[in-house]
Amino acid sequence: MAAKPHRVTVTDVARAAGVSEQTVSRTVHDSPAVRAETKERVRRAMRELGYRPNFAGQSLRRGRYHTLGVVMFDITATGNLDRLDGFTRAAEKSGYAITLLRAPESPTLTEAARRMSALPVDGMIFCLNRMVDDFYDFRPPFDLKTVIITMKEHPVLSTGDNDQHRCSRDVVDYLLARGHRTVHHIAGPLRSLSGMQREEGWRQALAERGIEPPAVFRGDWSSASGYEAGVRLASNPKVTAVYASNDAMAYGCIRALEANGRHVPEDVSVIGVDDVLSAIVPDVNLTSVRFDNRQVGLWAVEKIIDDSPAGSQREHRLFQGHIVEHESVRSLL
Amino acid sequence: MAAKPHRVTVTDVARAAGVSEQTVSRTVHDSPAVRAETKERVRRAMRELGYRPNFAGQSLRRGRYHTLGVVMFDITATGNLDRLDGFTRAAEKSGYAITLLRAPESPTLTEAARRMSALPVDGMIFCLNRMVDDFYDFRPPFDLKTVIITMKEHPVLSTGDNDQHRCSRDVVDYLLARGHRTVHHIAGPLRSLSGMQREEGWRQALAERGIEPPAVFRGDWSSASGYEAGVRLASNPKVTAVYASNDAMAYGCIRALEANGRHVPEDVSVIGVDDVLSAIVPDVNLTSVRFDNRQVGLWAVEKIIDDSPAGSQREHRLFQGHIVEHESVRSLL
DNA sequence: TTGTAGGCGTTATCAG
DNA sequence: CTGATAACGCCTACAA
Repeated sequence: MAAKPHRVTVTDVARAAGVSEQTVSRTVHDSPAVRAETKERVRRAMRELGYRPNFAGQSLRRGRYHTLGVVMFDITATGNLDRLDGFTRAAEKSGYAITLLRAPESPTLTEAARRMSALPVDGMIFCLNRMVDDFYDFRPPFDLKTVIITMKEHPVLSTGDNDQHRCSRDVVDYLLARGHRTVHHIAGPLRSLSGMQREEGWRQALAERGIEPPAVFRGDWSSASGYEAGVRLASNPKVTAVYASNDAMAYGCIRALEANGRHVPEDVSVIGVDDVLSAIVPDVNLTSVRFDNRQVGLWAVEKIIDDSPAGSQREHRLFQGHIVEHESVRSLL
Repeated sequence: MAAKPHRVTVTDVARAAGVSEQTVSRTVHDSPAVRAETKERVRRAMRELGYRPNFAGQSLRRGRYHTLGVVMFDITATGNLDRLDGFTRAAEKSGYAITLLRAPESPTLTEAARRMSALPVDGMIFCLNRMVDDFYDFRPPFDLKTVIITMKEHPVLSTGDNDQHRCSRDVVDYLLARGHRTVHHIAGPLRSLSGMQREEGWRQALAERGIEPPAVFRGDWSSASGYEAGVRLASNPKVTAVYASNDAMAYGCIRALEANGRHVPEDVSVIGVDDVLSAIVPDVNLTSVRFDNRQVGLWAVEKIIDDSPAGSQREHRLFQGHIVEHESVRSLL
C-alpha cells in the first residue's frame, strides 16, 4: 500500500512522533536528557517507519567513517585469508569495518592509494606481495593513517610482516645444529617478495657461518617444481638437508627423493614453510615454519586505530614464525 | 610550515583558483561546460592544495555509496578467497568497492544485516556456510538489494551457489557408468551446509537408481579423518568406488587404501571435491570436482549492480562444478 | 526536558 | 560559460 518507498529520515520520525528532529537524534544516541516516555514514543515511530541512520549524514557531520581500507595486490596469495580474518577481527572489536580493494595491475602504491582514498575510509593498509616502483617515495594523504604489510622499512610509514629472513636463519641453524654440513634451497619465483627474502635469508645465514651457499633450485610454489628439484637433489649423494620455500615444493621434493631411493628423513632431512601439509597429507609429517598471519592483521589494524601517541609512532615490526617439528628431519649427531 | 593541516574542500579550491565552488565541481567531473583555460587553473589549484573529494559529502548528495557489503559467517572457509576475488573483480568493473564483515557469532541473518546496514553500502551479499534460524523469514531493508550465497531458495531474495547436489549426482553417475555397483561416501561434518548437501545428493542419486546407499563415513574435512575411513573401507573387498566430500579426505583415504594393500585406481576408484591436490601432491592424480567460486562471486555482484528490470527479478542460480579427470578412477567395463 | 538555527562538503537547478 | 542558491541527513551549540 505504501507509495514509492522512500528512505526514512530523522525528519520523518520526528513528524510521526510529534517531536523535533533533535529529540529523535538524542533518542538514537540514548541521551539521558530525554524523558523515558518521550523516548518510547520516538522509538516506536522509528520501529514503525523502519528508520535507519543515514551513514553519509553522520559521517559528514562527524568527519569519521569507522572503516579501514585494505589494498591487496594479489588477493589469492597464501595467508591472505588469515590476514583478512585478523583485519576484520581487530576492526570489529573497535566497531570498524574493512573495505577491500584489489590492485593487481597497479604498479605503484601512489596509484593504489589514489583509488582507496576516494572511498570512505579513515586509514589504509597495503598488503605488498610484490615489488612496486615507488615504495620509498610513497606518501599517503596526511589524513589517512597508513600501514604497509611488508618486510622492508619505510622512511615515514609503519611497516610490519612475517620475518622471512629470520625464518630462513632459524631453519638453517636448526639443520646445522643437527650435524648437517650445508642446506640446499628450493626457492620461490622471482616475482614473490617473501620468496626472495627467504632466499636471501638462507644465503646470508650460510655465508655468515662460512658455508658457500650451493646452487639454488628455482621453483614456482607448485609441488611439481619441488619434484623436479627433488629429482636433481636425489642424484647428489652429498645432499642431506633441503629447505623449501613452501610446503608444496617441500612435499614434491620428498616424493621425488623417495621415488629415487633416498628416504626422508633417514637419508635426507626436509623442511618447508606454511605448515599446511598435515591438513591434506595424512601420513607424511613435514617439519615446517608456521607464521601467524592473523596476528599480523590484528597488529596492522590496531596500529591504525590506536589514538595514543605511541600508536602514531612509526614502527617496524617483524613477526617471528616458529618451526613446527615433525618427523622429516633427522639429526646426524 | 603549514599550520594544522586541514581537510581541503571545494571551497578552498574555489577561493584559490578565484572561481565559484560550482566551477570546481564541474571541473572535478570534467564537464564540457567549463572553458579549458579555467579548468586548467582549477586543476592546478587542486593539485597544489592536494584536494580530494569528500566521500560523505558526495554520498549525501547522491544517495549512493558505490560500495557493496559482504557478510561472511566463516571467513576462512574453503573457496572464500576465490569468491572474494570474484566480488572485488566484478565490483571494480563498475567502480564499486567491497566492504567485508565477519558474523561468526551471529545466529541470524537479521542480526548480521543490522550491522551491515549501518555501513555505507548500496547492497548486501551474505555468504552462508552454516545454518541460520531465520533464513526464510529474513527480509532486508527495502533499499538494500540483497543476494545470499546458498543453495537454498529464498522466498523473496535472489540466491545462488555451487550446485552440490548436482556435483554428487555427476560423481555417482560417472562411477556407475564405469561399471561400479555402488559408491561409498566420506562426508563432511554435520555443521557444514555444503557438506550436508553433497551427502544428500549422493544419497538421492543412488536411491533413484535403485541402489541402497551404504553407511556414510563422517569426516571433518581433514585428511586424517579420510585416512580413518580409508582403513575401514580397505577391509571391505566389495568396495570399488569412493566419493569423498573434499580432496583432503580423498587423499587421506587413498593413502590408507594403499597402506592396506588396495591400489588406486586398480582396486578402488576415488573421487574428491575442490581440485586442490595437484598443487600440493605432485604424483598422485586425483579425479576431483572443481567449482568456480570466482564466477559465483561475479554473479552475485552483477546481480546487485544490474539496474535492468531483469536484474531486479528474484533468481535462484546454481553453478555446476565439473569433474576434472585424473588417474584415480578405473573403468570396470 | 525540548526546540531552533546553522553548517559539515557536495552538486542540481536555475539565473545571468 | 559561470555563479548563486538550496538541499541531501545529521548533530553541535545555544536558546527556551
